[in-house]
Amino acid sequence: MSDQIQVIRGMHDILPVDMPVWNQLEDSYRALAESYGYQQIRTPIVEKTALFQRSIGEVTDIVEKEMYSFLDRNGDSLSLRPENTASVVRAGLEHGLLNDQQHRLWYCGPMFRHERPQKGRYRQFYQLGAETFGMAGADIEAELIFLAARFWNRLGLSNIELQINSLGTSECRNKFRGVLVAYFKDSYQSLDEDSQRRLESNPLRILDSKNPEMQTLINEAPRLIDNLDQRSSDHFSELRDILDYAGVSYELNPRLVRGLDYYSHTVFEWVTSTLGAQGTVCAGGRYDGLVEQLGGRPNTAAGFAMGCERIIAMLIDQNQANKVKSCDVYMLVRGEKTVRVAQKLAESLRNQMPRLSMLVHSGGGSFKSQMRKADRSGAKIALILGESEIEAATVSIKFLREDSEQIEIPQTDLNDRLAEMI
RNA sequence: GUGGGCGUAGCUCAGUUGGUUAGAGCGUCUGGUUGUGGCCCAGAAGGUCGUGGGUUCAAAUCCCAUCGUUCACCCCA
Repeated sequence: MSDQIQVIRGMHDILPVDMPVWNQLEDSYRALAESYGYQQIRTPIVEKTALFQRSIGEVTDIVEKEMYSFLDRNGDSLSLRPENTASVVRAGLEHGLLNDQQHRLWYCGPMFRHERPQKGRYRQFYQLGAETFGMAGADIEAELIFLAARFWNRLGLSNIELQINSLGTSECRNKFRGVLVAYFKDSYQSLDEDSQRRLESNPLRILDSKNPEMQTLINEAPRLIDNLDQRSSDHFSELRDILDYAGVSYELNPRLVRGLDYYSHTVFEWVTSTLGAQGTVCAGGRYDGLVEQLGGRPNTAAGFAMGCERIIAMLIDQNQANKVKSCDVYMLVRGEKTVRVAQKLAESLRNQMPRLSMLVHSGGGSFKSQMRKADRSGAKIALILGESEIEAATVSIKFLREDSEQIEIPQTDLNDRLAEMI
């Protein structure tokens, strides 16, 4: 064992037993996104490092210490994508999709961050997401929220709460940053070590601190939402009005701050208290400045990303996860010479019944152990094909889940009989 | 990057104050008279006790290191 090569730390194999719930999640999301008129987009897993430096922000933790970056054979610095928004914008610009056009897009795929793994946090993890372009109104933010809410509903999940906040324009965010720094500098001695550090790098994040000793100080801190300019404030009230009108409940969290630099105006998070420390299951907001920042003409944008592993953990906890499904039919083949006849028969059945799921088993062993396997496979019906059946051009049929007699029918009738049974 | 818990069979775990050839359940495979299953019974395969050092007459057990895992901080989906 010790000299075997193992998976990379923080990365995981998804085994056959795990696949049903993954398919459940992805199929359900695809159908939902398409029902809202969203179109799928796929971008490469590797991008130029500069793309993420320019979009996510040079001084964020993601870019500073979590990216899988490397030089390719040409000496270019490339990175495994830590998130998908930057790539979608890049692709949109590159193919001329963002010139005053409106788009609703969705995506699905793996992302990579070199963090210390823990529950709900992995080095390769999957996200489902949506990005919209060219729509400036709060109604598109509401639509993204409706879509996510419907997703939880379809998956049968509960205990997920919506939190919203507004960061305003980048101008009022910068102004607020000054106000906040001034406030915390007055109480510098009361700040914990992390917050003292963040005062320089990302003061807004101090508001996010979980340290209980900091809570009073944070609660009394100036609020971003009280420092919005008129336009930002109007935009945010519009969103709240829409949500109230639609009857979507939410919590206004003035301390909600996103870690990525490109957000502006609305930010939202769907959180759960049931997953431990990594309780954010979906997060997003508006990022109007990003298109221009990446070299395009100014264009508005909003989107979100959801963490698949976290949602799957909830599906399992709440007993909503799909289980492995077995084949309907187990064809049990006796004797070496019958294998080719059995396969030919199986192929002909598949021609006539495209939706038939059938496993053909021709292993050795006693009849009894083969029968046991057939039963444990979970199939409903066993088809038995041995030398006596071949000679008579028949097939024996047995229902596995109930007490019933075995019946022997001509091979030519098999198609019709199976159609009745399945 | 920091701190705590944990590494014994494919899985879940026993293993008593260090003491002979390392255990169970589940799973897998094979049988229980040649072609009949789910239950039951019997048997088998499968582990250099994560790895490397050290202490000792003797280490799965004690010590150190290392790797992995897990939870939290941090960060974020």
